[in-house]
Amino acid sequence: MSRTATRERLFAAAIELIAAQGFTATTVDQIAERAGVAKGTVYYNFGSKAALFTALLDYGIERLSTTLREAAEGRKPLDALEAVVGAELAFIGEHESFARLLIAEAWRSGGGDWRHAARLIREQAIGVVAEVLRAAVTAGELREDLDVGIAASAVFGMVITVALDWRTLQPERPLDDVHATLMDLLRGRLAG
Amino acid sequence: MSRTATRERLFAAAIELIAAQGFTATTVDQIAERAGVAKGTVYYNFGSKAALFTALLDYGIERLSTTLREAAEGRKPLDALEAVVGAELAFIGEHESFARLLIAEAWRSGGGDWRHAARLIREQAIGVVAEVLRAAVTAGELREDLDVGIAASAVFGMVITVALDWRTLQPERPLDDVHATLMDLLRGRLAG
DNA sequence: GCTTTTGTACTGACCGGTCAGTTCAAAGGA
DNA sequence: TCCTTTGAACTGACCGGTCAGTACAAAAGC
Repeated sequence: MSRTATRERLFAAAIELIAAQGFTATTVDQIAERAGVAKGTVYYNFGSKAALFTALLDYGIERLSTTLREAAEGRKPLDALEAVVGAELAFIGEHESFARLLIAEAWRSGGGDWRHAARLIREQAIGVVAEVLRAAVTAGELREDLDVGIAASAVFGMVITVALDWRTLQPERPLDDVHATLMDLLRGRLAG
Repeated sequence: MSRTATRERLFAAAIELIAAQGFTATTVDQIAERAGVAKGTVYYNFGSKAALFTALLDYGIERLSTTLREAAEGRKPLDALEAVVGAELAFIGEHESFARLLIAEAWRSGGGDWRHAARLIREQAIGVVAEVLRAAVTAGELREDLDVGIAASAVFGMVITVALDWRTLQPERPLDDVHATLMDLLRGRLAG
C-alpha cells in the first residue's frame, strides 16, 4: 500500500476513535486494528501516538479552512457569508467525528502541546469567517462598528453546535433546511 | 473536615484538571493532591473516578440551568432571552474551567456512559433557552415558524463559544460589552 | 466521671493490569 | 535492491482501585 494511503487510513481510524473516547483513552493497538494495519506501521509512519495526532489535526484543519476559503471565493460579501456557513455545515456533516474531536481539543485550557490546535483553528477556520465579515463591513453591507472578532467566533460556534445537534438528533433532516434556519437567525429575521 | 466540604474541594480540583487535560489523562492522584486529601478519600467519597466525574457533571449542569432559569423568571419573553444570554455569559466567566469541560465532554460521539451528559445539557441548559424562545413565539414577538430547537442550540453554542474566546483572548474586556455585541447579533442589527 | 464502643472521615502503601514505545526477523512489492 | 509493512514478544512506567489501619468525636454503659 502507498504511504499516503496508509496514512489516511490511520487518520480516519484515529479520528473516529478519539472523537468517541478522547486521546488518552484511545490505544495505538485500537487505531492500528481499525485501520487494518499492524501496530509497527503506526510507528513506522508517524513515530509516536502524539505525532500521529498533531499531524491529523493539521491535516483536518487545513482541509476545513480550505473548504471555507473556496466557498467564499469570488462571491459578494454577504453571499460569501452564506456560502461559508453552508460549507461549514456540509463539512461537519461529512466529517462529523472530526468536528467532535475539534470541539473537544480546541477549547482546552492550559496543558498540552496542542494549545497549538486552538491557535490553528482560530487563525485558519475562524479567520476565514472574520475575513468575510470584514469584507462585508468594508463594502458597507454590515455596520461599521461591528466587532468582527466576536462576530466571527459567534458564527463559527453557532454553526458547529447546531451541526452536531443536527447530526445527533435529526440526521435525516436536509442540510438546506438547517442552513436556512441558521441564515434567518444571522440576518435577524426573527421578529414576528 | 465535613463530607460536603471535602466533596467540593474534590469537585474544584477535578474540574480544573479535567478541563485542561481531559478525563482519562487526569489521574486520581493528581485530583487528590490538588484537593489536599489522600487518594483513598476520593474512593471513600465517590467510589470511583467515573462516579466522581458524573457527580460533578450533574452538580455543575444543575447549577447552570438553575442560574439560567432564575434569570428568565418573571420577565417578558425578549427581555428574558437577553437575561438568559447575560446569565450564561456570567456563569461561564465565573466557571470557565467547567465550561471548557462541558464543551469537551458533552459533544462526544459514541462510547461512554456520559452520553448521559449530552442529554442533561440538552434537556436542562439548552431547554431553558428553548422555553424562552417558545414563549416569545407564543407572545407573537418572534416568527411563528421559527425552529425553536435549532435556534436554542444556536444561541447556546454561540454564547459558550464567544464566552470562552473572550476569557482566552481579551479577559479584561467588560462583560457588558460582550453581552451587547452578542445581543446585536441576535437581533439582526448587523446591516449597515 | 471514666472507660468502652461505635461510626465516620480519612490515609497511603501496595497490587495487578494496561499501554506506549521498542525491537526484530521475515515477507511483500515496485 | 530498497522501501514499506507485518506481527509478535518484551519492557517499564504508570494508574485505578483496594485495604488494613489511624484519628477522633460522640454515644453508651458503668
